[in-house]
Amino acid sequence: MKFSKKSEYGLRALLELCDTYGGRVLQRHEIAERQNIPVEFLEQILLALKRAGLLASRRGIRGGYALIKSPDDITLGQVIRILDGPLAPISCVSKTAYQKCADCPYAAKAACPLQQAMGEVRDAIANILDHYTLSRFAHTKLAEGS
Amino acid sequence: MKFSKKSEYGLRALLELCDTYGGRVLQRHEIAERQNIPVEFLEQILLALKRAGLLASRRGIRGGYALIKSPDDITLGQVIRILDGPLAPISCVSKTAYQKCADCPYAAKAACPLQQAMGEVRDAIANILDHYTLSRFAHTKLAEGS
DNA sequence: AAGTTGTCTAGTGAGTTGCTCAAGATTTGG
DNA sequence: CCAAATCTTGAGCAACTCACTAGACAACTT
Repeated sequence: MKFSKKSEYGLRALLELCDTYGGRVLQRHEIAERQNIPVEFLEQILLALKRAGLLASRRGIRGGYALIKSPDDITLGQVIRILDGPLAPISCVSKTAYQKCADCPYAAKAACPLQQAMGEVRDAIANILDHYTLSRFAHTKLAEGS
Repeated sequence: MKFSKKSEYGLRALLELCDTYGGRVLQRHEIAERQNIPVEFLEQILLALKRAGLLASRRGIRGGYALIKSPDDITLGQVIRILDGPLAPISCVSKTAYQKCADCPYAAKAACPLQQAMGEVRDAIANILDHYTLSRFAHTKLAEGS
């Protein structure tokens, strides 16, 4: 019941990118250094976020990555679903990736007692993560003041 | 972000054991057959639940497993923590198994922006799962009526 | 004593996680 | 146009976890 490093790194990388939103681009190694993330692994994450439409990138000597959606419009839930898959704790209650459980004897009768509880869990998680936007963290800079 | 089969099987096995609570013992193969669980795998689960104090067992020809705590006193959260470990989505917000994240640059300043959101998620999950008791499912029998 | 059950430890194959490497494509500076 | 810097793509890999299996052993009943 844990989120992967991928999600964690992805979120931390996005926090960096929020800081320069509307301004300059950030290169992989800048993000990697500031956030202590292995650079090649980070790259895969950035690419996934790019394919999902959150980031744009430019190659070449003054290349790098930049947010193309406003931090107001990006939620933790979105990011985690991109990098980690669906939020539901068991797939028979997933809204984005429903699958009926193969071996559950209750499944056939559609009266699985666990389903209700798990559904509540799913909704609770989604409710929190889909309402936290990245902009909500934007004021929490890493190296400010001193 | 999923629960394991272990938890799922464990919960389903406990539902069976609830039905005979106070009455006879159930043997591994009975539970396994009714719930479609590989019997040797189920055994490990039952043993873990026994070590955690939820079950008693007797060997020999009329042996088997039985609940020793009331279904009222067993919550989904307890069971899942026994079989799957802590509920927290990242370990720096776990109440039962806290560990500060090794590589997070915010960790040192104790001002990780994600921590609050993840803490809320943890609390939401725990709140639901720690309030669902097994007795709440007891009336949902598998093979009743017809 | 024999047979039936639970107990324990170890192992295993498949898949995932977290990460690395190398060969390309694209952009910019000179 | 060349070369350096950057992103892009895909493959590969060690370690781990998950779901499950196997087998020796201990204890209980008859």
